[in-house]
Amino acid sequence: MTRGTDTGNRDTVQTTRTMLETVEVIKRLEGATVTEVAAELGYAKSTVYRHLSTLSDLGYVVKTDNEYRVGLRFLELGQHARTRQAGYDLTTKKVEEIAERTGERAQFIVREHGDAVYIHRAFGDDAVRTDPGIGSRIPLHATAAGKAILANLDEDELFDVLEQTDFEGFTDHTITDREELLDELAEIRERGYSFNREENLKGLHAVGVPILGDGGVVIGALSVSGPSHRLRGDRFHEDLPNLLLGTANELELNITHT
Amino acid sequence: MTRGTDTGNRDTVQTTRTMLETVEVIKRLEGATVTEVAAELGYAKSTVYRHLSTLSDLGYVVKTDNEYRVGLRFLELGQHARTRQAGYDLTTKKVEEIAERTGERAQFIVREHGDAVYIHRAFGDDAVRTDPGIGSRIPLHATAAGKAILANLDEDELFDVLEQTDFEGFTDHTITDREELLDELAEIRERGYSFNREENLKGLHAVGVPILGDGGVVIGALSVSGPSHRLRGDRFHEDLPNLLLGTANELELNITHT
DNA sequence: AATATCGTTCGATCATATAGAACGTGGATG
DNA sequence: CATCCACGTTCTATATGATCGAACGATATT
Repeated sequence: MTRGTDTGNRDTVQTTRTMLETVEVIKRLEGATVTEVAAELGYAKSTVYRHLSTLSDLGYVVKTDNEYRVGLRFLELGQHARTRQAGYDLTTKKVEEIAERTGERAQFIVREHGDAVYIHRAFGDDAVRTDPGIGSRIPLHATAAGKAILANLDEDELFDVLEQTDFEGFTDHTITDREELLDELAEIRERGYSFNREENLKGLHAVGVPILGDGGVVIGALSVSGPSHRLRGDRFHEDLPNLLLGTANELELNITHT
Repeated sequence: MTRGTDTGNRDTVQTTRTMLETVEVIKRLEGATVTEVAAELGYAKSTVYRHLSTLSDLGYVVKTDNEYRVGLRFLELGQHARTRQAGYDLTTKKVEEIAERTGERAQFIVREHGDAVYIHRAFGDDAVRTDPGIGSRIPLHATAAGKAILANLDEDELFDVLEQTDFEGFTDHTITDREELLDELAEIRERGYSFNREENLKGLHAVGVPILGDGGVVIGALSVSGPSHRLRGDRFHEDLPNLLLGTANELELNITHT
């Protein structure tokens, strides 16, 4: 996972930073009291209190007894951001379709600020039901969908993104070298789809295809993932790629024609 | 729709208020530039610029060219708030089931700060597909689900909520009188389910049931809605209520036993 | 080429976010 | 039942930093 600008407190509104830190803490702790947040962040109790009161007043945080929790007003903003992604409506159905046809897990993912973000997800009958949901951020360089997106960025953008990438290693198979990644991205661009062979999670394979909009701009990517013992051989290397490519094609026709 | 504290700038972090105003503006305008936001809010350009830069730095806002948009990091917070609602998983399936069985639109709604908020929604084959999505806020006093929730609050909480309610009238049928509402809530409590007869939208009917958790605390409400010409007679007054009551019962058994 | 328009940077000011102490309250402990 | 924490909340002084307006630079427009 990467961050916007790690050290960057150049010229920014400090209070906003503090406020969002506060929200992130009550998210991480799944609800917290004033003192807990103050301890976690090293701020004075009164400061945290004022922040949480304000957020509660504005409806962005919910207070029950003395515990504060992330409020649903963030969902309003989040859904707004989600639904305004290109191809949002069309991809919903396609993801469900792929999940049903394959029995595995399918997802639609877009890029934002160096990360890949889940927009849709569906489970087939055999799908592994664990793990991250809508809105979660996963690394671009260690996922099938992520690599499919990277492979279709123009050079400038790609280099910008790679600049921010820390090439964190998740398993022995994660690509942790910039050059190696560039080589694989070239392959993917040519081939039209990408693989993830236990690069993010031990035992998990995936296939990904990019979804391109007008002018070949990459909108996001579709992927199917499942246990490595089921995703192998022809199914992994041919059937699933073909299914995804077909779906991507249908989608692209519909998206550009609206 | 109601607000936390309309005039309230008592003792709150002003900057947070400004920051959230900024985000709400770029949401409402579906993306906006620095000058547009500054004009909309009456702040100096430089101020808005600093705010948007900060938010962009932190990944909460996305900048393309000179336009800022609400970022997907809000979705991360929003989904967190959404999924941690009691019975989140269970209600997903039930809502889909109801939509399929009735052919209409079904939803699961919870209360937060004087408003009802959509948590799940599903469309049956005949469903009216217009209107608000997940995360949207609707009035408690003018919807079936909202009234089902109100009817099951304890007095203190109910009065707190009614305090904030402005009894906005949406159609000729909206209940705009506090006493009238209290009477109807008493009926609903006794009967176990609620109706919405074009109280929120002309031509739209709905039936709602509360979902109660441990100790009879109301968690949220399920409702089915559709055009008034289809939701009438026995179907409206008996079949749908029975279906909903049955589902609510199942849910309540599963929620309390975990 | 000239001009307007916008994003961005800069500097001074004044508002206000912050910390810390003080107050009030509920729950635990003896 | 009395005492004592521990916590949320209010208050106040101070210094930080958010704000504005002006100036700069880039870009598009005519």
